[in-house]
Amino acid sequence: MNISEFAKVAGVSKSAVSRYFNNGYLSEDKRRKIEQAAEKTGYVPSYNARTVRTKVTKLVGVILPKLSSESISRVTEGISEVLGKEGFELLLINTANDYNREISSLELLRQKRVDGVILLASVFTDLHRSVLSKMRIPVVIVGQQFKGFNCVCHNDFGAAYAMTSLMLEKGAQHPAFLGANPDDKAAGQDRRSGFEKALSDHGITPDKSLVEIAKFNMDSGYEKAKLLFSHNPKPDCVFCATDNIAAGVILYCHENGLKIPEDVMIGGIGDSRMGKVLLTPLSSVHLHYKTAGMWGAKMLLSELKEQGDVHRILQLEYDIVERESTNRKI
Amino acid sequence: MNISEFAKVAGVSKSAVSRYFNNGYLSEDKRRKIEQAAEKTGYVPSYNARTVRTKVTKLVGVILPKLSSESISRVTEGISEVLGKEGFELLLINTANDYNREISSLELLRQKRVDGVILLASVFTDLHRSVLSKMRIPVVIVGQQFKGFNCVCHNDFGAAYAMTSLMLEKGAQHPAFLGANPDDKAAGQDRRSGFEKALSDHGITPDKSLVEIAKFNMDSGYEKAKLLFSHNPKPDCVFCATDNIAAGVILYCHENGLKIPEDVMIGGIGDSRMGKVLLTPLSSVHLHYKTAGMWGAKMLLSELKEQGDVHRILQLEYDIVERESTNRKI
DNA sequence: CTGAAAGCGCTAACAA
DNA sequence: TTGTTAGCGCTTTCAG
Repeated sequence: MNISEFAKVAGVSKSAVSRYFNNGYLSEDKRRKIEQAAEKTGYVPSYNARTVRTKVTKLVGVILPKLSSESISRVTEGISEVLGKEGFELLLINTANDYNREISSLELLRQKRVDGVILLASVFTDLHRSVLSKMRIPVVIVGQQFKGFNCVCHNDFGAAYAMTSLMLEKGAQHPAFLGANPDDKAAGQDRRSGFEKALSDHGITPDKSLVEIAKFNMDSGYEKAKLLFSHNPKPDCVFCATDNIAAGVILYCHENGLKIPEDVMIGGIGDSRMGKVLLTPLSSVHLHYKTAGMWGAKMLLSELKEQGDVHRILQLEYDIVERESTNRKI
Repeated sequence: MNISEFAKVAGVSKSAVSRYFNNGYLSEDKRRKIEQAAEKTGYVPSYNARTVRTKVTKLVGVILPKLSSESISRVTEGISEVLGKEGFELLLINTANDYNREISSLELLRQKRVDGVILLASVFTDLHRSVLSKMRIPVVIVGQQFKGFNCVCHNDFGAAYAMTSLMLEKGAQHPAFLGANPDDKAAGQDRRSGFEKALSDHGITPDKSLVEIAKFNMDSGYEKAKLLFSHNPKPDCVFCATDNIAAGVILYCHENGLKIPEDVMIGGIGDSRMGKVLLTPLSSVHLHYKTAGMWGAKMLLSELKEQGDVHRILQLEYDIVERESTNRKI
């Protein structure tokens, strides 16, 4: 049923119907008539037709690398909270860690499907730059810092530096690094740089054989732990780029008789909820994910109001959370 | 820029442009012209305008109760895999466990925004029934069984029965139940019924004071565990409606000197990834979430082809996963 | 307050 | 193969 048919059923004009659904001038009489007809027929105006006319979608696209991540859901929560208040809906797109889908999703959203985009970014390629600069709608990037775009990010370097330093100051001599994809600037590079800076600041030469790169999950952390601990001398602390990776390391240690924190200390990043119920409760670094989402949304709103040509970068700080896995007496 | 302006720039007719973007008949010459112009101007046809004409969105709405859940992301993965192959995009809507938002999201999708809807359902109210039956697009419900609608669900009763029986057969005498929202038929009621049936089949009279209802998270499980263990005699096994709740109970036990499984056995449902790295690795029941998503998608596709008037219900089975938390010698 | 009419950007006959 | 043209369902002037 379309507006004309519905108007006939209700016994009013098309215009009256349109006004009813858009809070325009309308007599009580017609309002009632339309209300009843809508109740009976279940008529709802077509979103697409409306959008063609008004050019307003009241939709914001949010591109996510995955769903089951606590950090991502916290960011999204923040976005939703801010944008919801302004009457926006979210169009969530899950790329399942496939960077090509990130590009194609951006292409998708370019077709005026949404008023703006928030990209929970992972890696940044030339293709990203090219597509991002072609977008004619405002874009905000959360979780990474891409030169030339509006970003909200975390202090990944500082977080890694702090966690590593904590373990070094408790006496670790052979620190290992279990990192993430180096194409991922925030979680891959910055966290590694933070680790390395902490080592050099504490007068320790990095041992290249105590460095492994894992995928963003527990099983991968477990596998890489095997490699790390087959080394001689064994590492006496492992800094993991994420809590999930750390969970895998903890499992490995328990299965192989390595005592935490006596034989080896473990540190993660992200302060995920499971940290405190792990085989050994995990020391980690809390990043303010929800706040990042909220700021990302606020940034987008301001761009939506008037698209500025000055790009802003907002970096959020972190908090150390110490638990059993680094609880070694000095 | 719209199609007319763009056609002028490219030096061709509107129709040629339309054909270019829809793989219609077109000479190589024009194809090249348009390609170049598109490259230069960044023109992309408007999705909404197209949809008004074609009435096809190639979008499926997926309504989720929350994002950070492993089970939900697995279901979504299954949906995405099947629907992606058919060229559909997913419009994910996160209701954040707010049942009102579930209703309003359905209303939203009624405006012809999508071709069909998959609802990862929670509770079922009269309002749900009313809105769901007003939808003019196909709907499939995953995770619950709502009479009169197409559903894919799990054998929640059987899973709870099996897990409880396992613990009873290992000698538990005072089984406690830590359940979920009873308005949630699958996770709330069915799992409780399964627990109770197992008790009666093993000749045990349920002790009402050994029953608590938690929220779907660890912290709530922890809080409720306090109540359960303040009882006398203490429960010697706790069946938890979800793994997250069970994780909270495990934490409580560790903090309060209760040995698992010697003093108390713990069982969960869902087989979440963290189960094996918990303070005590958790016995659980694997439910086939991804498969459920795939079947939900297939059901929707068949409805999209021709809307049948016979509703189908598909129930998936489960697998027991035994770990340390119930590893008591008989 | 109301209705007629123009037109949003696009697609799909249709006739060439 | 092409371009012209008539809508898709809606909103929004504009003149009453």
